[in-house]
Amino acid sequence: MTDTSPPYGKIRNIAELARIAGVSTGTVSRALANKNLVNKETRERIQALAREHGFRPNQMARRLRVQETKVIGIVVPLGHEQRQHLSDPFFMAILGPLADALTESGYDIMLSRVIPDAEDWLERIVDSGMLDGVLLIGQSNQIEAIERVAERYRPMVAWGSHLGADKHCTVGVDNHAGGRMAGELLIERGCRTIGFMGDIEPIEFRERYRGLCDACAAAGLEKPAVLPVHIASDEMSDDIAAHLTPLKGKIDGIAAVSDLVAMHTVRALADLGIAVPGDVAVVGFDDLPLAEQTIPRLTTISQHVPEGARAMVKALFERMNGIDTPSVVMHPETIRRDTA
Amino acid sequence: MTDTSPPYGKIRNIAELARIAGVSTGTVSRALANKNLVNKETRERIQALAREHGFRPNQMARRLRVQETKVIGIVVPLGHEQRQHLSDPFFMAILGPLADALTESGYDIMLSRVIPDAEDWLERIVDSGMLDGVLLIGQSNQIEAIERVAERYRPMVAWGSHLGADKHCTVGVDNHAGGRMAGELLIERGCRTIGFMGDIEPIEFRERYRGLCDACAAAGLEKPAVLPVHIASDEMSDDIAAHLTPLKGKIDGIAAVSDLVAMHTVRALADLGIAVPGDVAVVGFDDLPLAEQTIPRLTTISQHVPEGARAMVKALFERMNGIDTPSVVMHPETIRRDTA
DNA sequence: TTCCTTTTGGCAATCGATTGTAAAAGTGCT
DNA sequence: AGCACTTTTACAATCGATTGCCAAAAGGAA
Repeated sequence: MTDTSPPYGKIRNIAELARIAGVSTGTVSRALANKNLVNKETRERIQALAREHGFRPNQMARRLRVQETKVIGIVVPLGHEQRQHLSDPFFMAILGPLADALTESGYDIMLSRVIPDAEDWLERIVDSGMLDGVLLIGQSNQIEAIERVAERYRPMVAWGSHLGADKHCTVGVDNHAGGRMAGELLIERGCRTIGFMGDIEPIEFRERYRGLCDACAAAGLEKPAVLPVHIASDEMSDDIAAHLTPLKGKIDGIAAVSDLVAMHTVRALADLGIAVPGDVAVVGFDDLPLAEQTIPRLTTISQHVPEGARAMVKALFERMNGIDTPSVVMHPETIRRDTA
Repeated sequence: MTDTSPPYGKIRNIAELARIAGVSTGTVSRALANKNLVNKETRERIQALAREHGFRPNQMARRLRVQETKVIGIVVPLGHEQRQHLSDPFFMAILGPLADALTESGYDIMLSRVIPDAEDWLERIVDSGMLDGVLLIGQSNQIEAIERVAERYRPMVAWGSHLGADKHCTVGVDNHAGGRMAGELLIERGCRTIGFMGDIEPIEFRERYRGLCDACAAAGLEKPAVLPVHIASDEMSDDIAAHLTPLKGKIDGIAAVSDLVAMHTVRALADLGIAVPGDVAVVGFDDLPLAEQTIPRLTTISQHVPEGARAMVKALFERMNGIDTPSVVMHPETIRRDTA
């Protein structure tokens, strides 16, 4: 006579558990879900049995059936600068609060870093059937793809600029205003010849530059020079040093495209023996945690990243409930510290 | 007469596509998977049809069927210090390379930050049926749970110390050697009274402290004082300042438990008007990207995080193929920069 | 006892793809 | 035309759980 009962810890599915419990799979399912359609005694007996055998229902099957995954995708599209990766400080700064907010609401996170080579990269993500919603960190140069998908896929929110005709929901800071504020701060500090340190290809960055230009124009100053730098941090240092050397004595204020660039700029200036903010004032952008930790502390324009993250999650949840939340634009804030 | 053919973009599953293509679902499945069991012409016709309608097979269903998810879980157990969260710089530093390595191999990443309240938190993760493998970032105080699961679940690799009798596979740096190297560096720099800034509750940290003690003993110095600090960054600053103020002039070297702590320490010393490394030398631990980016640049003991990440992924893949890779312990390296 | 209401639990369809098996269609050869 | 053999496609089971519907059992009232 063979013993057909599976040994402990070998229960593979609800049907086997049902068999050793002497009930049907339906009953087991309901019992494990703690539904009171099944008798309290039976329910507890089944639960005890499951615990004893270390049985846990297969989530893949459950999710296929209920058509709900409890997973949110966080995707980082890397269009214009492929070498940038997940260790980018801005991304790090926003991921923390996002993860906290999502985890607290019982959602898991699926992380993707996508190089948009295939035309349909975003479709592939949203139509995979794996996600209840999608958060995009940055729009890169993929506005078109995002708009196309947003037309029919509602639970998606992107971090970045709100660009007038958007079909898609964005959460982001008013980059133009931020750029202007950076300019106004430098001007208030007495700067007369201002440079913009950073790339202006990405749209957010260009906005910041435009704001800076407006501030300068309003004060009757010349249009600031653009000093482009690479995003990868090893090249960045060299780029910045290369820009700064010939400019020594000819410039007295720098608005940086990000805190990271500002930091490298401050160091490069120090290496050249230029006093900050005495000879040259520097203002960053982002207000990442590290802006407070450098010596000197970085003066910067805050994007209020943690609030932004919370706003993204809030908007996403509303959209998942069928409410078409509008985009939100956050107001930047000038944070005065030691470099301007 | 009603037109039952679905409008463009409304194809929900393989069956509908099969219907409009006039073939069976099996054929469609094989056609989309580009198997040559189906005629090249039919195959291309079906693929074109799918593209036209923007149809993409449901991944949940596929994964349920093939019993392979192409998803790796990256989980951060937060046992001893619950307030620490995903924005922890060490975690972020390792996440980047991990994500790169996994993405390149066609795996998606599921991110979980777990507070191990329930006894079976890890079982719940590995038995969910959602993951092909698991990477643990840190062991926290959960060695017991990890060992228990490792006994029967092979595709799992943890970052952290290898502790002799482990059932589970770890990848991590030799913390004792690292601590010793930090001590030797400070001693070489002429320090005579050394403090250890940081908590020694987590086992990795305690090892670093022991290594430091050994170095001091070997040089005939007194046992370094432990100056515990909280991990949450707002409290950390206050803790450090509180330790440092009464120690002014009584200490000439500090080994910090991590780069983050070292950074705050340097900052606090600057606020107290103490010169680094002139009056007090500081050495960090980790060699995160930020160690290079702070001003001044941090002297530190490198854990070689990117290499570690690659080693974890390599070990995981081998274990997923049934090979029981042993743990790997990496060798730390002294990185001399500006603070010691 | 009979009829009616309420619990309890089983049956079977369903979610959407994959794949082994077998049948149908096609090709070549005599 | 007939037969052997290969290519192409259909059929149906399967992955593992959920849930609407219905029937059996139990309890209550007259």
